[in-house]
Amino acid sequence: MPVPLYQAKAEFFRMLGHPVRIRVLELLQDGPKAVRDLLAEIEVEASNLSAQLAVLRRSGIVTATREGSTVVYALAGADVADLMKAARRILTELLVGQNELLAQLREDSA
Amino acid sequence: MPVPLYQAKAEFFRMLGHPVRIRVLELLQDGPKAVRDLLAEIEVEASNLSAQLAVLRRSGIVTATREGSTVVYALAGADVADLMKAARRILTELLVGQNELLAQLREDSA
DNA sequence: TGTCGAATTGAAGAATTCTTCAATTCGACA
DNA sequence: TGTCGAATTGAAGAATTCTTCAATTCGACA
Repeated sequence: MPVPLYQAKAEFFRMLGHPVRIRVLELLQDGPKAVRDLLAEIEVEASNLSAQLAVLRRSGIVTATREGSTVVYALAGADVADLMKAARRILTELLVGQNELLAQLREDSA
Repeated sequence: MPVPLYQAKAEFFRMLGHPVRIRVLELLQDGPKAVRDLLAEIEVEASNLSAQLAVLRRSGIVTATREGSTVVYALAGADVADLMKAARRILTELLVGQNELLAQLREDSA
């Protein structure tokens, strides 16, 4: 399986690149959650959520276990929180940068 | 601009979700680089690279400055390396997990 | 000014990903 | 067994992203 590393990385990030999937991962950081609970917190159709959960499952970042009539999802690895934290840091930087830019634009046009 | 945070996060990750863009960010971690140099290291058409650089520029994660007849790109923020490191850690975990799974499958069928 | 190389852009088709609907699976429970 | 709720799947069209080509911009330099 000679998948180059940068390709695997790109797929990994693409897997994160969807609002519903992000929300699921964030919710799961507080611990395992049943699909029904996820559904209650995220405004999305059940079938759509299922599709997004399938993407997460396929990548291996979450696990699903059936408990009676419901299915419970959990983060597979521990470090997801770290990643999200790093992302948040950069994102904050970027947004601040953009705000400064916007501020400059406003000055220029004033 | 009421872009919800999880939406901004998703866009951020989607921006990272392309092999060429990943390679560019990795190369830029060693310092600023001219487009020509990037082009020499990444097997891709000039116009395609330009398109991917445009995506990175639009997101604000890199800056471009013209120097004479060439254009030099650099990382805009400092924390990108951290992010990549966190991603690498998770990715390693995931890949190891998958290998274990594969090993199990092999045992089962043997 | 004219021309060259470096890089970018616009346009268009190809490829991928999303969303939604209907149908299906699976366990619980009567 | 029959039925219900929870969740998933397959299929199909919509939307987005990629790739490639031709054309354009921009500075350097003759």
